[in-house]
Parts: sequence; structure tokens; C-alpha cells
Amino acid sequence: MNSNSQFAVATHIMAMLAGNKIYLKDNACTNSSMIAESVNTNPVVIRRILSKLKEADLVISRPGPLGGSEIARHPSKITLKDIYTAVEENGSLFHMHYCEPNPNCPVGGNIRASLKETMDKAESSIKKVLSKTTLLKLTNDILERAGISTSQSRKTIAKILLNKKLEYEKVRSSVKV
Amino acid sequence: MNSNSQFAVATHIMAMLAGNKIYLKDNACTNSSMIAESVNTNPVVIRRILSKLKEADLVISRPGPLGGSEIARHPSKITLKDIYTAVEENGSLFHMHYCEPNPNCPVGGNIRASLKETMDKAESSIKKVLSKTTLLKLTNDILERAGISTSQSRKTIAKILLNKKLEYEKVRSSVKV
DNA sequence: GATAATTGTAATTATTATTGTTACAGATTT
DNA sequence: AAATCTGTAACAATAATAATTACAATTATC
Repeated sequence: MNSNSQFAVATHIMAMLAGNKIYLKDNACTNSSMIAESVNTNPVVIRRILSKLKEADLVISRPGPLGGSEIARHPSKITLKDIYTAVEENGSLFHMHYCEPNPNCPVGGNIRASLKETMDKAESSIKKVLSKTTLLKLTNDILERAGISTSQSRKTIAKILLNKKLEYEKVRSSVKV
Repeated sequence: MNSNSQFAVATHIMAMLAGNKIYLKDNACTNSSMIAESVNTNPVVIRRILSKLKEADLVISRPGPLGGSEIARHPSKITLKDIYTAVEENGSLFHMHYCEPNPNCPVGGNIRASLKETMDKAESSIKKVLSKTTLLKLTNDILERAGISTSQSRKTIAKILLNKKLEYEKVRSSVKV
């Protein structure tokens, strides 16, 4: 349990909210327990990440019954870069030496500054790539992989999704019995 | 102490070996203790990373007195991508969910495959950026930052580096007394 | 207004990757 | 033969991440 999987989980959350927004208009609001069951983790873990996504104005949440989270704007207006930026911790996937290198050595005293330039360039290229995939595209790609053709009408897809949801709840309750 | 700094340390090692190879021809061989003092860590940590660099044919090591490590080819023929590839652990800086998402959910069951495509593209772009910086360029950049003009003759630079080495050993011994 | 459901977050514990350290066999030079 | 270094195994220390527990604050419904 290490090595930061928050980008993957955040994307998972956003894909769920996007699917619900686009296809289940009336049921766009999703609570943290439902998301947690799909991600297979604790609701608090989800709420913690949701908190960052909210900070970045990517989702909106409401407490109370009928509460939950909803995507803040259309998935075509959100890219994976937005999600990446929302949850990135230290500003980079790259990491410098844990202890400060020896400043009395020409290399030790200057490698960090020099290496940082290259790392920054690499980081920018990551963001550029991520900005090319919209959440809409990712979500539809996921649904297609799930055998749900996204060229069908919204209502047809909504029915399929709601059916899957029911099946799933059945599985869940049968497991719990 | 987490989050893999091996790329930074490996680059540090390679920059030292590169500088020694280019400017201190006769003293190109460097032992793990000397590197460890520059990196500010334990020699075994260095030898562990050297072991990966050797695996990737980037360095050559020899045991015994006068032993140590030497760069395997000219620094102009090595890029930061080579170093990155040599020490990368799991093939990517990106990480998927720690636990497997719920396969009964359309999103949970398919997000990994879908997300992997984008992550792979991002990873490729990192490698492309890193392949554009040669170890020679990085090493000279470091020396310039250390106030050592690399436009001088090799012998002049060698003298400066050897002098720095002596100063440094003086500091070290005075600290140890 | 009381009740139930949900978010938001603090505090604590568990897990695990990475690094640091010790120890020692094997190789090589003198 | 002695000294010095590499190579690696084994174990301990550290720290980042995630999981869990707990509870106040908010909101909908009756």
C-alpha cells in the first residue's frame, strides 16, 4: 500500500459521475458508499479524494438524504489533466534524493538544480498528453469495453445501466445474506 | 523515505562517473564509498543501484584494490532515458488502484484497461523527453553550475576537479578529527 | 421538530515500499 | 598472505499511503 494510486481512483470516481451525469440524468448524484463499492475501498477514502476534486471545481457535493456528489460540468469539458492536477501531491511524479547530496562535491552540490530542469520538462509532457483525453472519451471507452454501445440512444443506455445496477445490488444482497 | 528516488540517485552516480571519465581519464574508476559520500548515503545503496546500471550495460565494475566503477561508454552516447529505463521498477511512474476494483460494475470492471492506454502514452512521452538529454550535456551543465567552465582544456578542468577533491578530503578529515 | 442519511474531517492504526545498515563470501591487486 | 573492493543477503528503520473509527454539521422527509 504505497505509491499513490489517487490519480487512478480519482479518474474512476470521475468516470462514474460522468456516466451518471450523461446517461442517468435524474440519478446524477452518487454517494460515497456507492462509489466506494465500485472502487473497492472505504467511503472515507473516496470522500478524501472527492474533497480534492471539489477544491478543483470538478465536482459538487451535498449532504443529507438524496445527497452525494455530482460532476460540476459536462465531461467533454474536463480532461484527465484536470483530474491529475487536482490530486497531484508534490507537483511531480519524479523525486529527488531523499537526503540532501553533499554540497562540497561539484556534482552533489549542483545535480538537483540541473536535474530539476529535465524533470520539469518531463512533467509538462505528461500533462500535455493527459490534456488530450477528455473525460467523455474515457467514459465512453469504458462503457464500450463493458459491452455497452454508446451509439445507442441515451434512454436505451440508461435502461442498461439501471439494469446492471439492479443485478449488482442483487449480487451484493445475496452475498450479504 | 518512500517514493523512489532511484532515478535521481542513478543520475547522480552516472554524472560523477561521466565527469571522471571525460576529465580525469586516469582516475575514471570510482568506488562506491566515494560515490556514497557525494550522494550522502550508504555504499550498499549505491552498489544496489550500480547493479541495475550494470545490468543495463551502462557501467562496468571491478572488485579489489584499484577497483570501483567506470562508465561503459562515452557520456555523449548515453541519455537520461537509458538511466531511467535501467532503474524503473514497475514500468511506469503511474499506479493503478491498490485493490482490484469491483468487476460487477461497468466502470470498475473496465477502467484499468482503459486508463492504462492513456498512462502508457504519458509514459512514452516521458521517455521521449528524457532521451533528448545526453549524460554529457547534464554533466557539463552541472560543472558549469559549480563554476567550472567546460570550455577550458581537459587538463585545466582535471586540475580544478582534483583540487576540489583534495579540499573536500581536507574538510572530511578535519570533521572526522 | 424529530429522525435518518449523508458529507467533511480529525485521529488513529495498518500496510508496505524504500532506504539504511550489518555482515560476509568472492574477486583482485600488491 | 594481506588489504581492498564488489555483490548480495538479511534485517531494521523510516515514512508515505490507505483503511478505519468516530463524530459534528448539514439537509430531506415525515
